[in-house]
Amino acid sequence: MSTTSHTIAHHSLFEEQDQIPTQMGFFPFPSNLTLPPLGCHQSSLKAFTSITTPSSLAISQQDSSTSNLTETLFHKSTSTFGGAQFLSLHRSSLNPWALGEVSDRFGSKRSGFDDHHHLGISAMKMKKMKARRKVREPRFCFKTMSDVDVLDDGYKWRKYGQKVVKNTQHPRSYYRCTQDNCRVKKRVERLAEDPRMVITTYEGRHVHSPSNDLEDSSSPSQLGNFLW
DNA sequence: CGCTTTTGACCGGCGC
DNA sequence: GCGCCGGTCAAAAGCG
Repeated sequence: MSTTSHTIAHHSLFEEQDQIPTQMGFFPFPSNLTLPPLGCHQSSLKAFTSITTPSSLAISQQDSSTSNLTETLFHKSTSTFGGAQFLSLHRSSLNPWALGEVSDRFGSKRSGFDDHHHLGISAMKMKKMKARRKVREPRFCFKTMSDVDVLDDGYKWRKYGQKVVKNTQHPRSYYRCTQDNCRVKKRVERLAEDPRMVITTYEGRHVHSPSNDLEDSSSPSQLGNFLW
């Protein structure tokens, strides 16, 4: 039973009233935008939707071969370089869906389609994530509707641990990139409230290209680097 | 034989 | 200080 036939439709994102989406669309994957592996190969990306707000941007995409549905949340920030203004996007570094599950105890969300309401990340929740303790490697996570836990992202991983986390029935798995000198880690777990969803969290930055064949690690896309 | 996975031990941060 | 909890280690098992 594969979770195919998913139209990427508008999600009831952003619950805060000051974050009303200014755009909502359904676009083909643009060739000028290079996204690093989001649980599927870039070449097989079928389509994505994006929803932008003044502070954030959510991208949904679908892998055409596996039909996996992936949602990624970015945070906008602007900076100025020599008078010009630049917009940069940063991925959500923590697990907003898991946090949403926590705040679910307060009986907050009733956003209708339970398929997608997990994406409802609010500014308040983001503030909660501000509670950083140590400088860590850059992290981001995304969720994918998929039957398989470990999504093929082009890199080679070795499992080094598995843990059951509190209040969840599904274990969390820990992986490390097998390339030596590359210390990228990722962990994979299933969303407790919706086991169809896989949450993948990456930590760190690859010092090489996907291990497949091409060993030219020297020319990654600048934009990809920017987002990564 | 070389690699990966499994799995309990260990460890460090944090709250009480 | 103690216990909980998430993350990691590493020995042993599994696998091709």
